[in-house]
Amino acid sequence: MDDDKDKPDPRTEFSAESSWPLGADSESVYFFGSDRESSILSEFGWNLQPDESYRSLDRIDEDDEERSGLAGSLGMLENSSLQQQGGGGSSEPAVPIGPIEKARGGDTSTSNPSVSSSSSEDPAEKSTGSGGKPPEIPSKVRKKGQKRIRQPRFAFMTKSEVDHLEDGYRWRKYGQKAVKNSPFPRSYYRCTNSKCTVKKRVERSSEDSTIVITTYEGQHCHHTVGFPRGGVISHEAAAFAGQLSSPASQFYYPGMQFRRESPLSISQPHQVPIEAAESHALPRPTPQPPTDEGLLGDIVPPGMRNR
DNA sequence: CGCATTTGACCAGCGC
DNA sequence: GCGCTGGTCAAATGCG
Repeated sequence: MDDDKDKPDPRTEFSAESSWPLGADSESVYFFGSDRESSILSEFGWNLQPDESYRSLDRIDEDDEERSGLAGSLGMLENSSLQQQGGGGSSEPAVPIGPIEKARGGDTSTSNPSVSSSSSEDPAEKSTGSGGKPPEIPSKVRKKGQKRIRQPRFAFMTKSEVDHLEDGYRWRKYGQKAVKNSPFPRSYYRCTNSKCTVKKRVERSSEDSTIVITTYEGQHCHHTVGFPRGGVISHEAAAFAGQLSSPASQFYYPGMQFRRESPLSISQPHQVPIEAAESHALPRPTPQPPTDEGLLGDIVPPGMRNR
């Protein structure tokens, strides 16, 4: 909260470049961003090339703490997810765009309860009523004076023809809105489990209609209803959605390389020239220091990374 | 009949 | 302070 000024393009925390070994139809990207992830994605004009890989830029409004947590969570996903590539059909492996943790407005002081404590419940959300709303209390009434508290979020960019990707959980659509700067509407889903407050937003990229941006918010307090015989998306999505705030959460980035752009400085609003973003994301042939690869180095075969 | 989806309205937060 | 946009609610409708 001070030296951000010098940063020309602060929002780039991680540049994720993915190159799935599954083919052009199976590419996705993990994106580490903040609350405006979806907006950012479209606004940044993150683009991808059929034969290349998806790129994304992140932006985190939180303090370094957030980032620390982020980095910490940047472990690797269980190998199982990797091996699960098989099912799918229409749903391609999704790449988590990133943990998006952010409490609206000044609520940041409280951080994310769910993050601090990896409990399955999030009192904050429930109390706000914005999310879980017991039928007894008029939500609209409760909404007044109550701030919406964001739970940790994770966004996935997935190349898929279907909007709603199977992830092992059951979702109920509770809203749809047209979003600015995008011809595609955004759909809002909620986990059908009454005790689960996890929400999910699904929208298509304005840049590439074949890209589905799925954002999970909160963490499941239950297991999946059952995996439809594998499917990367299922495991990954489930893993992310279910372990977002788990300190021990692990993520796996198939054939993906992460580069740390600016170690910090995220105070800049989301209005950043795409060029800048591109400049950070494009020049990927840059050899990464061992430290950067460390996370992947342990799990991603060299051949995979050297594409 | 029960559950999921659709859709318009309402509310809160944020930027100007 | 006002307007805009995102997010949520809830009644209506559709489908299995």
